[in-house]
Amino acid sequence: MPETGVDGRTSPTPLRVPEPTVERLSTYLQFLYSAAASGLTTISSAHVESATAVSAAQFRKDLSYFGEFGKPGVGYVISELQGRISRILQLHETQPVILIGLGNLGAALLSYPGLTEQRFEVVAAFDIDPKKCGRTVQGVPVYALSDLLTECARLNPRIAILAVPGLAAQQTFDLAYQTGIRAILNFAPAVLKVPAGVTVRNVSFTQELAVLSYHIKTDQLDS
Amino acid sequence: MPETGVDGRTSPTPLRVPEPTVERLSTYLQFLYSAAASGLTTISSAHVESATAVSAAQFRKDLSYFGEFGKPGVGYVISELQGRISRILQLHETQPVILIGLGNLGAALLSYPGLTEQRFEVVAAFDIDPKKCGRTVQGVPVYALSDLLTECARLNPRIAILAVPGLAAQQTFDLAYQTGIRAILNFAPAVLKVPAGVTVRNVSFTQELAVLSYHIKTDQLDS
DNA sequence: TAGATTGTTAATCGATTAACAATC
DNA sequence: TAGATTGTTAATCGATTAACAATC
Repeated sequence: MPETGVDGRTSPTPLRVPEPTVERLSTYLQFLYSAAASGLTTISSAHVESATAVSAAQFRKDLSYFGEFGKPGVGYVISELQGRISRILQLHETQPVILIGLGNLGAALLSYPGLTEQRFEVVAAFDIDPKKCGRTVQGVPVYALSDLLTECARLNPRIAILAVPGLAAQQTFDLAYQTGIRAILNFAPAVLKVPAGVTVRNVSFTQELAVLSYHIKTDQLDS
Repeated sequence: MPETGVDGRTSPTPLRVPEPTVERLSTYLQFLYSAAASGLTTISSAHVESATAVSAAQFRKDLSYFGEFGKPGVGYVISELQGRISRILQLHETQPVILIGLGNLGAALLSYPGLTEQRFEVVAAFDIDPKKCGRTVQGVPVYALSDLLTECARLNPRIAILAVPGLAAQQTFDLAYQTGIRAILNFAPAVLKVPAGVTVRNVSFTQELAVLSYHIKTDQLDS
């Protein structure tokens, strides 16, 4: 049921998009790059199914939340689909991102080439340790945490990568929120309390390993 | 409906456990550590709800897949619950893990203290670059990729962290599979094809950022 | 045209939530 | 005992899958 606006007309894309769908869009983009690299100009939902873990029906259903993308009997033009998915994910223009916490993990992220490839630009890094500040790492200027407000006023980022210790995570987020940050990639082992309108994605290596650990125990029994 | 074994008796825990439940077990464990650290000896499902993003009903339901853990009217004894969840996740004893790919990310993972804290021990690292091999990084011996079979025969790991380039991911997995690896924490931007009985968890920073990017675009509209 | 493949609707599946009898 | 809180069942919700008319 499409929502009806105040003017009585039905608006075009107001269906709530399931979170798993948004996650898969990124997978599709990755697949499209490799398909293009292998010389194809067109793909079908069946291609997607055979190259990814996503079914053809799921792929079509996911795209349907955003409009029509293909031609019956033909499939999808790769370059067009790339462009439209990029736009949906707001990846068609470079996104400024800040990094908070320049420990081992934070430093490794700065040298990760994938970020730039996907149009994310780390425009500033912050650390509480004064010894780390005032220089540049991988071309990214490092500031004291106390400069967060000033620098964010200038750079106006919406996304922050949080790579601080668990105990510092909440207070660091609270500070970042004041500067206008509304999305957090959280590497800290902590559950953040955030106001409505803020999106958090947690990355926990130990959680992932725990799930693997559970499965190697359990799955051996059946085989 | 509990499964019935060949002897006709019903076996105790044969209900399939939903994947989200397994993921949350790790969250509960993290919460229990901090609850214990704050001096508590007992918690209730209501405590869990107020400290995590998980509802009280969800918490009780999750635990119910594995038996009974609490006392009505009282709650759960923290130390006991920790022990039992640790055991379910096979985290009560140290798990050997190997790391394949010693680039920036791989090296950062080796210096990440969280792994040891959760009883994962990286027992060997492997890289295709001979210049990186034959030494020790963070106390972990680094071998040539060609030594994978030999070393794994000795160390007998089941879990591998895959931190290699996307194009090398599949062939590296295939090799690791031969050595007995049955669980993969995959950092490579690639969809792995794996035999039945193998568990893969994908970690993709750019995918996470893409999801955040989508939300900062979309969620601003409602507020 | 015949074959292929889309976008969408309806059916299925599975996970989350609510409610409550049991019990400490 | 009265109050609190569990474990479980039933109801709800939402996502995935299957099927197919539309169409290139």
